Amino acid sequence: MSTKLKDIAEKSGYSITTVSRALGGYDDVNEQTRQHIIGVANSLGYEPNLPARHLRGLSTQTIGMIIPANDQTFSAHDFFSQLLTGVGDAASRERYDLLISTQIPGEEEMASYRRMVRGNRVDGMVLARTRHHDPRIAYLQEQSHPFVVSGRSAPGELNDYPFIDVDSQAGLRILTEFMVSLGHRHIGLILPPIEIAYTDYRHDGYREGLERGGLEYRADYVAYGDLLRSGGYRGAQHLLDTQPLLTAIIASNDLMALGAMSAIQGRGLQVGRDVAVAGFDDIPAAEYAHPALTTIQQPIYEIGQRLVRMLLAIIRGEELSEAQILLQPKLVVRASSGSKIA
Amino acid sequence: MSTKLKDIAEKSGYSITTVSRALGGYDDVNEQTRQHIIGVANSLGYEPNLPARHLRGLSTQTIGMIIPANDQTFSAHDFFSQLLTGVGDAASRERYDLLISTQIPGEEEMASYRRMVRGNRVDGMVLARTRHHDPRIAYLQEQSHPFVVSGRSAPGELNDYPFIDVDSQAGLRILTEFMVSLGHRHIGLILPPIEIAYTDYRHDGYREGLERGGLEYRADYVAYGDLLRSGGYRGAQHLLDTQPLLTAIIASNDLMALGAMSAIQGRGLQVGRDVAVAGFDDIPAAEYAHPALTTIQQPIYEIGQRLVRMLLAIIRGEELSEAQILLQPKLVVRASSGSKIA
DNA sequence: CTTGACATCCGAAACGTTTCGGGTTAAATT
DNA sequence: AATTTAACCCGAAACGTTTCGGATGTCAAG
Repeated sequence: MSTKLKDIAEKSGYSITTVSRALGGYDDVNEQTRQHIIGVANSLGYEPNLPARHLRGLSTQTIGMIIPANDQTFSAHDFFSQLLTGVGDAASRERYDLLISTQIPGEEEMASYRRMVRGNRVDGMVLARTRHHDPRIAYLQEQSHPFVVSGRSAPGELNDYPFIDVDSQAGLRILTEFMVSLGHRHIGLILPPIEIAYTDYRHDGYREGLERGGLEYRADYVAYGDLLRSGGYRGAQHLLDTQPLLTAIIASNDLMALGAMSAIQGRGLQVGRDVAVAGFDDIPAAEYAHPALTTIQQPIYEIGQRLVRMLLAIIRGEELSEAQILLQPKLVVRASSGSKIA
Repeated sequence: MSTKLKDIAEKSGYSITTVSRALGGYDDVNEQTRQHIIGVANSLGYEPNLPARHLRGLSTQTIGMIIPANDQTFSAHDFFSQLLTGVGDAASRERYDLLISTQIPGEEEMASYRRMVRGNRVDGMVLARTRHHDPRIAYLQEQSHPFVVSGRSAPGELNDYPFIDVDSQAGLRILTEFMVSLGHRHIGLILPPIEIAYTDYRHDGYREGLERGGLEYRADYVAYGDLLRSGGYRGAQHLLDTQPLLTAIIASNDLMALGAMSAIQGRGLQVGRDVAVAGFDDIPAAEYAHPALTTIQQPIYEIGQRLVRMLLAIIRGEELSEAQILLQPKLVVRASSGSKIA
């Protein structure tokens, strides 16, 4: 079938050991011999069999990432697309490949993690979208397998692992205060499912913003959605149905904000005039939306790149200068939040 | 370290062979024994070592894909992002993982292919963006390794492999005729680099469209770009600098069309009124652009899914009902092409 | 002439799995 | 009672590589 060390050994007249060492760049093989062996290897089109290598426990030069396929397909413009791009670019720069599995969270998902980790297919893993008491983190810690996380644990839980996160509590506080400063007194909120770790941070940030703005928190101004467009649509429908006083809606991510905009527009209302809308993430679609979306910017692509650099450092056993990075968010004002109202 | 068959064998009192066969679902092991072994395996958290399996030549349940990292990073909204999403979703549905390597075309790139194929890391490969006399196709055919391609070979070259492509010659003919029908008499074209296989199809389609519209083909109305926004920007700058008569520019893909729009707007001209613009692909950003982009729609996501289904059929040794699929393109008219002119 | 150092090479074991070709026992058949 | 059959089990080889622990030969130093 494929050429293997044995073939090169036979053709060159040396032993398998010597061929392996010659190709491996060891210095206890004569330079002439090495050249000869390399010549034979090239002429036969030799390519090492990686499973055999990995069986010996060597590096796979591969980073694993499991993408939650929520229900439907993962949308082409969302958070993960961008994160993946950052991770992929940084990985390729270091000659690492990416092993990707898209999985619906649940039983199957952990099996995917086990396959990658225990199955010895990857040197390290990138996790995203931390959940409450995240079993994936527990598993990887227990296995002491290198990993990095996009997003820290929920408030009150242990954060004893390397992560990069954006201070979304600050983000939501800023957004809420901004809405208050525009004159809004009744501000709705669409949160992600409660099992997502950052839900609490965003919830708290919203409360803080209201408080600083001198407004009262009302639980019935808060809806929950599935982080997709559809969830934002339904969340906004619900809020608009039950809370006629609302003049602003903040969604926990851009995709839901876009869904909320559809809901508002579907009722014949105008986004930015009748109801102000804001999101979180600043995905590319935010800029191109009609009207363009006011949002909190997260440097998702850069986070992906930095995560890979952290992960590779861990894999190589280097010390991390910063293992837990909390980035400050930035408000991006566009048309969807409208202008100051009475 | 990790639990292996040997551990289960020792703990359960059976041999490695029997454990393997019990777990593998063979019918020559007593049902009670099997249950007992499965119990022990679970209690030890057993996960098979995949390299060891693959070394025996078994399926890797993995599909490989190499993404050309043009120069810079691959943009988050482009063709590949969508294709990847389609491929990923379809693969996960069949419990296949994806091994992705982003590479700059050239020497390194072929090494990546060899690593995946000869290195025995994937069961099959998905190629995209065919080039002239594509060495990747030659290699995979020679290795008789399962693969499918998004995009057929250039005109005149052999197409003896499974692919899905959109009839881009027809696409460009339609676009060009559409521009003519709007009254344009001087229509510029921005083509991809000549090594890309579909460049000739699009070039020919443009010529056909001109001919049917009764216009003469002029080589100096044609510019080339790198398929990125920047290439479209430069291509449009060049055309506008040298050909003041132009009232329309067709770009070979949406990303370049968006770049061309920036160039036009940068000169204080209005897209759709002063210069009509059209693209090709209908990526999500096309719809959200200002003005929204007139383009030819390619069902990229679906193509990704169908490619995976074809590839898995090949891997399983099934007969393909259709191995070479040519889809008909669809014109999507939006604001960037403006309205009828004098 | 012996010893040691050095350069160069190699045999064999190991990694964890699957699978071929049996083996053993007990029940069923002659 | 002898033979066949079926059910269940297992030893050992194989996959292709890396690497430990030498082996061999040459040459300079003692």
